[in-house]
Amino acid sequence: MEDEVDRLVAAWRRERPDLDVEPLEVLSRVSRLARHLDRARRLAFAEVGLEPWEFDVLTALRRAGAPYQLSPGALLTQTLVTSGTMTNRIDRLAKKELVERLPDPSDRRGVLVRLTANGRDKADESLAGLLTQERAILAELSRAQRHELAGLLRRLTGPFDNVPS
Amino acid sequence: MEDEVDRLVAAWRRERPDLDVEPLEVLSRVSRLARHLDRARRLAFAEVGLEPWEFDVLTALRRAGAPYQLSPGALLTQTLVTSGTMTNRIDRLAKKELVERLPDPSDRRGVLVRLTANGRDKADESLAGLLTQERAILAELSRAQRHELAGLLRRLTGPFDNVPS
DNA sequence: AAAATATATCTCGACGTCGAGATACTTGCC
DNA sequence: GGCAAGTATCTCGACGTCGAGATATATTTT
Repeated sequence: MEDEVDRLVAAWRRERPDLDVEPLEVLSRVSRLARHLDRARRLAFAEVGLEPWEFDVLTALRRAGAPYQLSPGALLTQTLVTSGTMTNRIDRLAKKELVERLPDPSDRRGVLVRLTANGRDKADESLAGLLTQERAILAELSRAQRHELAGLLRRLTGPFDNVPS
Repeated sequence: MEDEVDRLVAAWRRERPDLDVEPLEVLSRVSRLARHLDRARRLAFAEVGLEPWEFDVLTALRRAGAPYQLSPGALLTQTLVTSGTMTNRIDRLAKKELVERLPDPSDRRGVLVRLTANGRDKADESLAGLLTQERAILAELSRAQRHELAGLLRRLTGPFDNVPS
C-alpha cells in the first residue's frame, strides 16, 4: 500500500533528481506515524478522561513500582520534556489529586512526586486501553515482523538514549 | 544496545506481569524517536535560520514543482496540523516574504499559497542540511536494513494515510 | 431556481511547551 | 572549613497549536 511518504519521495526525485533522498523513506515515516499515533492516543485516553501528557507522567510513576515515586528529574528523561514543562505538569496533576509532592529526605534541593491511589487507578486503567488500541494498529504485521521492526528501531533510538546529552 | 524502551518494557513486565505489553516495543520507540528527531532537526535548521514548522510548509510547496503553489487544504494533509494552525503559519511566512497568498481562480472560497524566490532558496538549502543529518543517524543501519525498516513502517502508515478521515 | 448541505478558509480564546534565568542546596577542592 | 562549581527544581514571558465556531462560496437535492 502506498503512503504519503511514497508520494513525498517521488516528488523530490522529480524536483531534485540530483539529491539522494533515501533517508526520508525511514525518518519521515517515523515522524508522520508518531503524529498519527498522537491523535489516536488522544481519542483513546479521552474515554478515561486523561490527556496524553497526563498518561505519560502517571505511567512513568506507576512503572517505578511501590511506593510509586520519582524525582522530577527522572520524569524528565523518561518523557523528553523540559524542566519548566514538567513543573507545570506536576502542578496540574497535583491539583487533580493524581499525584503529590514530597520533600526528598536525602537531598534538600530535591522533591519526590508520588502517585495517589486515585492516580494509580487511572494509570492502570489507561494503560489497558492504550494496549488494545496499539494491538489493532500493529495487526498489520506478523509477530516476527513486529519483532524485526522493534529491533531496527532500537538501533536508532539507542544512540539518543545513551548519550549524556 | 539497550534503550529507554527496553527499560520501560522490563518495568511493566515486573509491575504488570498479567499484561502483554509487546505493542510498546514498536510504538513507544516510534514516538520517542520522533521526539529525538524533532530536537535534532531544530538544531540543524537553526543554522539556516528556519524553524521546523517553516521547513515543513516551504518544502511541501517546493515539492509541488513550478509554480510552487498549493491550497491551504493540501498543505494540511501533508503537514498533519489543523486549519487554524496553517492559517497562522501562512501569515507568518508571508510576513517574512517566503510565501504569498493568491486568490484561487477556479474557486472563490479558496486561496493558493505560492513560494517566493526567496522561499524556494530556503527550502532547497534546508533540505540539503536535513539529509546530511539524517544520513548520520541512519548510518547505524545497512542499506538493506534501511529498506527493510522503511517497508515495515509503510505497512503501519498506509492505513492512516489512505482513510478519508 | 430555491433550499439544504457540503466545503475552504479564517478568527480567536484557551492551553501546553519552551528555555533562559533565578534560587537553593550539594559536592569537590584547596 | 570555606569557596567554586555543579545540580535540582521552579519562575515566567513568549510562542505555537488546537478546535469550535464564523463566513463565504459550491454543489446537490427537490
